[in-house]
Amino acid sequence: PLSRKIGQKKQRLAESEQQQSPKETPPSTLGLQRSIYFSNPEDRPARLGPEFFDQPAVTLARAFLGQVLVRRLADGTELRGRIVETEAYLGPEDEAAHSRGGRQTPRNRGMFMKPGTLYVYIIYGMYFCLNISSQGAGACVLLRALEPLEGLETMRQLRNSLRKSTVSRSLKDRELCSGPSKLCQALAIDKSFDQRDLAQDEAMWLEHGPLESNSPAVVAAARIGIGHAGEWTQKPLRFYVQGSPWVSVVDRVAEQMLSASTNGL
DNA sequence: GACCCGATTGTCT
DNA sequence: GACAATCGGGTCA
Repeated sequence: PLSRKIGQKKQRLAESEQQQSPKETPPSTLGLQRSIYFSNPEDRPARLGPEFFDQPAVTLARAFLGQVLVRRLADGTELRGRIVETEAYLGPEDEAAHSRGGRQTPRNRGMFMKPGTLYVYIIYGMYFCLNISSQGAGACVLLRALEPLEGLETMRQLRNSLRKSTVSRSLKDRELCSGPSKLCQALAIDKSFDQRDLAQDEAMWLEHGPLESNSPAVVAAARIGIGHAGEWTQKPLRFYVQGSPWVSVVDRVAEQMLSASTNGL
């Protein structure tokens, strides 16, 4: 049974590699590439370039909200999701960051690379989390939730195939991308994306969201899952679109504070 | 090496 | 709301 299990695992790994290897991406024509790299109002939205990522972690975490993450699979399928929830990790001084105290290891190297560099790490031995390096050494932004826009059935398949439950009930739309590791499953993002450049990569990029989703009301709340980081545990470094049903965890108290401040109380 | 823990998720109560 | 799953990587010897 064990060897069979390993065999299945290897097969899954091979499948995901085949699906995600950059080499497998059909050599795009110059025209296609140009339309990705250069703005074309008639065609597709502009891809966000290196300058976008070159801002401090908190600013970038807020700026991500409303933008659209695009994942292009090996077969050309494009998956799209609007970013609705992020967390900022500030670098050496941030006790909750992997870069706390200036720790730099092979794993977290992406955090110290230029803004826009991806930092993908494995959590709990079975899940991935996707971060984007920001301005500031060791600072980055964690993507926590997306509103799925395009390719929902593919996302559902990717999420289902990675779950072990034999009774794989169909997942609701809200369950596709409402968590840092869920969105990695739904967009087929794994360790192979670590240290790649979101401003340059052919398999994944960021597009400017529509104007209406450009400056949503934003809730600032405590970050999730960082138990023992002292004062840093409570700092409002998690940001999400107020009222969005696609967010992973809603913080009622933080929202009350937001509405109180908007009402001038 | 040995040991411990985790920026999570799904399932069960 | 509690808890198991599962293993890479950090830390220390």
